[in-house]
Amino acid sequence: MEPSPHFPCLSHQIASPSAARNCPSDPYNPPEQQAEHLSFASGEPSGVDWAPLLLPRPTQEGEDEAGREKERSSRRTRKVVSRPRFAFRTRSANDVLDDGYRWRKYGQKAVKNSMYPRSYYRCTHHTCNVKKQVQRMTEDTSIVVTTYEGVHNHPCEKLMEALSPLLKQVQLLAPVMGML
DNA sequence: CGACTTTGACCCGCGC
DNA sequence: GCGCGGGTCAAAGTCG
Repeated sequence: MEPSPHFPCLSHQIASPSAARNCPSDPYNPPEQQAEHLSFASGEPSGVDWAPLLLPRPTQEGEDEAGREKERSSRRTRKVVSRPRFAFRTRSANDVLDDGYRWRKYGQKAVKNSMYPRSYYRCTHHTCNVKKQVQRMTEDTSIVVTTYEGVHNHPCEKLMEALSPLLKQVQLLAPVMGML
């Protein structure tokens, strides 16, 4: 099945109605608003510990600092900055859903009370430090929980890739349209 | 050879 | 203070 680069939720069966509202790539539902719809996570027997996933947590600044020792000291004095976080569930055989962005995996941890590990990904765009966590639910192994942290400050690469031929055509047609 | 994944070690916050 | 759990780092390995 060819995943849709624009609407990643369409390439996966949405596991819960609220999950659709929380799709971060849905252009009609910006993340700022989606963050208000996190209540779907609470009170459900999911096998996933939602609280740490959804609650805002301190985020370090100055991640481009060179040197591990410098990094350690910066972590000790990290500022408390709350970033938008939003989670949604998809029913998919793949752990990582294709949301159109490129991600680099930087860690994986076994999670308590869960037989599946949690994976940590970072957006590969150099100016974008959006992160996401991916974890498969214990009670329903066909459901994958994806938690995004932050908002992309660059266009979706796959979307731009798909649109570029179209944009070229528009540019070619622009002078013609001006004549009409 | 660059981009990416794997994985053990490390760090930090929090509860006891 | 100590141990635990979660998050991140970074070296080594893999892949195209």
